[in-house]
Amino acid sequence: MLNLSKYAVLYPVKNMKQKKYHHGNLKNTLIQVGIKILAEEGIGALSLRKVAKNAGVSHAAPYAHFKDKRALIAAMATEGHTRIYEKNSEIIEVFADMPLQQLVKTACAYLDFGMDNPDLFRITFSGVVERERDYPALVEITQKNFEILREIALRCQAEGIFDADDADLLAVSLWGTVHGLVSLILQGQISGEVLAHNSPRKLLLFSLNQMTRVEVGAGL
Amino acid sequence: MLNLSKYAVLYPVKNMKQKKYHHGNLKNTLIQVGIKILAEEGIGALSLRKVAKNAGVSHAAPYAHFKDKRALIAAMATEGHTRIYEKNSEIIEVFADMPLQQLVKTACAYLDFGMDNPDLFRITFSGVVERERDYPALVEITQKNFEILREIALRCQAEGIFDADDADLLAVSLWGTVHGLVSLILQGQISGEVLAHNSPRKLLLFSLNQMTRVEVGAGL
DNA sequence: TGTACATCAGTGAACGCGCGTTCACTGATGTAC
DNA sequence: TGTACATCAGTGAACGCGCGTTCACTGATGTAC
Repeated sequence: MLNLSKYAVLYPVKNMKQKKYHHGNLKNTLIQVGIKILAEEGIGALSLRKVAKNAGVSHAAPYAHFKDKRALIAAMATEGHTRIYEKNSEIIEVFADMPLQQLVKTACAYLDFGMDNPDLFRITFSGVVERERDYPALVEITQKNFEILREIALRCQAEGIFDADDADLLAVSLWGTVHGLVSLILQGQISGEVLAHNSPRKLLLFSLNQMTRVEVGAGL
Repeated sequence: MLNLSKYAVLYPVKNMKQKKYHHGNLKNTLIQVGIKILAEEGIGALSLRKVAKNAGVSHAAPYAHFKDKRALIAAMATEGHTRIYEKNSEIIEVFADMPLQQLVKTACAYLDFGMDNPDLFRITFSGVVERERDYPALVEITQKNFEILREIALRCQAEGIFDADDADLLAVSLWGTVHGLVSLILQGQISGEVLAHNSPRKLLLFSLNQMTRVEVGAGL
C-alpha cells in the first residue's frame, strides 16, 4: 500500500476526500448510487435515505434534485434506457446495412443488460411511469429505443428475413419475445434442468430463429 | 330487499355475521383477501397487517398459518398458478387432439389472466421463490404448468405446426413470447399509438403466427 | 353422557425499525455594480 | 478588485406512519376415559 504520510502534510487525507458543502454533481451521483444499491442489495433495499447516505449526503439533500422517490426511480429507469440506447446505437453503426446482425446483436445486448443488472432491468421496464407526462425524458428515450427496434424490423422485412407486414406489430412481437425470455430467466422461472442444457443465449437465439424465415447462426 | 325483522329475534343479524373465535378457513381466506388487495390497491399496498385486517382478524393471526409475509406471497403465487392450471386443463380437454387450438387458447387465457389480475400476474411469476425448496407446492404447480405447455409444444411439432426440435426449447420460447408480450402490456410499455391500432389479443396472435409454420386464425 | 385436559387458533400489547417528507436553517456561489 | 446581495444546494431535527414480528395470553375445540 502506498505510504502517503509524507504527502499528508501537504494534502492531508481529510482534504483529499474533503466533503464540499456543494457536491457539484449530486443529481447524477444519486442515480448511479441508486443503481449500485439495486445491484448489490436489490429493489427492496432501495430507499431515498439509503441512496442519500451512500452518496455521502444528508437524507434531505435529494429533494433539491428530485421531487420525490418516484422521480429518482424514473431517473434511474431513464438511465437504464439510455445505456441500452447507447449500446444499440453502437451496434447499429458497427453492423450498418446488416439488419439481421443488428437484430441479433441488439437482442443479445438486451439479454446481457438484464443478466448484468437484474433489478435495474426490472425498474427500467417496470412502468414507474403511471403518469407518463411527469417524466418526459423517460418517455423520450423509451420512444427512441422503440424506434431503433422498429427500424431494424423494417430493414429485416426489406431483406425478406420477415414477411413484409406491419413493422409496428413485428417490432412489438420481437420485443415481447426477447423481453419475456429475459424476464423469465431473471425471475428464476426457467427450470434448472432446462437451463442446465441451454444457456440463456441459446434460448434467445432459438426464439429468434423461431420467428425469422432464415437461419440465425449462433456464431453471429 | 327481504325483510328479515321477524327472524331477527331468532337469528339476530349479530348472530348471522357473528365472528367466531375460530375462523375455520382463515388460511384460504387470507390468500383470497391478499389477491383482492392486489387487485384493488396494487402490490405496494400488500401488507400482512392489511390482509389480516381485511379478513377481520387480528394482525397476528396470520402467523398461525404462514411463517412470514413471504410465505403468504408464495401461497398467493401458488393460487395464481393454480388458476392458470385449472383453466389450461379445461382447454386441453375441450380441444383434445387439436394442439394448435390448445396453444392459442392457453396463450389467450394467459393474456386474459394477466389483464384481469395485473398484480397477481406479477406476483405469480415474480420469483418470490428464491429459496424454492421452502415452497414445494409452488414448485410443483409451476412444473405442472410447464409440463402442460411442453405437451402442447410436442403435439404441435407432431402436427408440423413447428419444426420437430427440442420441445423444451420450443416451450420456453413460446412461454417467453407470450409472457413478454403480456408483461410489456401490463407495465404500460407499449405505446398508446400501437395499442390504439392493435388490441392485446391481436398482438398476441401476431406473435404466435410469427412463430408457427401455419396460419393462426384470429377467429379461433 | 360428562369431565379433564391437551391442543389449536385466535387476541392485543409491545418492540424496534426505516421510511418519505417537511421545515427552518446555513454555508457556498455567482453576479451586478 | 471589492462588496452587497440573491440564489442555490446543502444540513439536521422532527413528524407521523405502517410495517413485520414476537410474546404472554385466552377462548374454543376435540379427544380419552
